[in-house]
Amino acid sequence: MQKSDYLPHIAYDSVILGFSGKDLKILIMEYHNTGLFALPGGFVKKNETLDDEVRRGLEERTGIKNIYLEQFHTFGDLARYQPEVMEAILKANNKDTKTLQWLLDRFISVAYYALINYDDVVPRPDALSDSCQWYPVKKLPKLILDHKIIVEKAIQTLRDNLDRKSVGGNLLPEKFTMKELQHVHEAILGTKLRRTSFQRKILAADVLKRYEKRFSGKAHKAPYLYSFKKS
Amino acid sequence: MQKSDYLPHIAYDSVILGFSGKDLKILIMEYHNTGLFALPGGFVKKNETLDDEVRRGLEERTGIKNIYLEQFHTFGDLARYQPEVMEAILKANNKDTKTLQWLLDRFISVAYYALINYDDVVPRPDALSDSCQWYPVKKLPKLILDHKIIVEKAIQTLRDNLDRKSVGGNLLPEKFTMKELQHVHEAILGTKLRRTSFQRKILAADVLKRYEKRFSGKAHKAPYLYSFKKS
DNA sequence: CATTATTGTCTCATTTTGTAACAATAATAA
DNA sequence: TTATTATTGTTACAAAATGAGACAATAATG
Repeated sequence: MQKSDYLPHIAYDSVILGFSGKDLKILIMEYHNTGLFALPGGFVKKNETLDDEVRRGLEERTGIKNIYLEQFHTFGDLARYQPEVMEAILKANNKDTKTLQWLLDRFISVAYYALINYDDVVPRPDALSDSCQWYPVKKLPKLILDHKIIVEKAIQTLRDNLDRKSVGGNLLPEKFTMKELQHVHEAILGTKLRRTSFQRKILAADVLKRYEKRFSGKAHKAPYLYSFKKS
Repeated sequence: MQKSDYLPHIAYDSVILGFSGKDLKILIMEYHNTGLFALPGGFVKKNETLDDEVRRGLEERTGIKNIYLEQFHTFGDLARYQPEVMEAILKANNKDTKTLQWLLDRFISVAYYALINYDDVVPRPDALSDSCQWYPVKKLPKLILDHKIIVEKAIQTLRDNLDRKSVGGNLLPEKFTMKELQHVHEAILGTKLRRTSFQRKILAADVLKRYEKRFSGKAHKAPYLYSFKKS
């Protein structure tokens, strides 16, 4: 964490989204001995492309390669400059606030959202954090700085992109049922969808490949499995 | 242009869009004695919110207050780091490359697009530039660094936002005809639209207020004037 | 073999959109 | 004054997309 290795004043934050049960969930970090919760983030190396840096940080934290990643906004308000927050975190970790003084400066943060298959992830806390854990979008703990606003903007952007990009495929396992895909859409939109209309629309879009059925052991007709066609 | 006043490594670029005739146009700067063309941009003061800084820079350059402004992407590739370009600009202007050394560093640029009424603008070159002039989107000169990519992404974003945000109102005078609004949409989408469908859709959206007719002096029925309702 | 829950598909009504037709009208020319 | 011309606002009808429900198929259970 040498100051000289990184671009000063520039950070990134990532809203890592997963889907489990019927809920959208986000990976949130908790810093050692502080009770402070935050989005996973990092800094940009002087000789590294921004997108690559974010992707690398994400792979380290989730253990997943080839993550679906999308930049959605850059946050640069003065109001997000609260050095006392970072100072509290460094102190609680017995870090030398002299050599890490640069972390107390004002930062402009480029925010990304990532879509991953919940079951693939083994969240790994970093040196400063106790835990890196899934929280349902609707039951987030209080977050530091403007991280709540960042989460809200991420979800709004995801909603706007839902019909244009194959969002569902990245939040589910390789093969999934139509109902599972519908639940993903419902979680993102925050509304119920009509089963038959949804099915017709998705099939008409011609983006799915159909496989064998999946037998759940329940007393009813078994649904087909689908995957997204490789584009 | 004191180094100490600005955040290092952070810049902004603005794609300033206007509409004239039947074309989308963009304000492009030309640097003194270099033949180099670029998007208008600037740097972020240490104690200024990013959005405010961009807005201020834009108002200075166009003479317009309350500009419609939207951030759309942040560009952070290593490939955009070409110190020789900025060095050429500084030398051609007889600037001291010692005290302005920081301008030769790598910059991450936050890009915005602005929509303005073409007729309201009196473009003003800044200290480093010969001219600040309108160019049709389809006939841009060769631009420095990744500025061409920035322009393309701006237009793509504008296209995606066309139905959600009242784009047309910001590119036209206060009052305009239905045909003028249609031309704006066509220029942004790059396609022809059907007159009656367009009119029906816009009117159904219930965002326009209708005024008196405008008599052009031509031998045919005069169109109504409209403005966007204040929301 | 009847029952149950869920699925895939079909049907029909409703809404939206594509396309063309038509009447209204502002200037010009006869 | 009256036809002519170009363009506009609106209506009409066909085609496509969507909403809402019906229905048969089917995987397990009792």
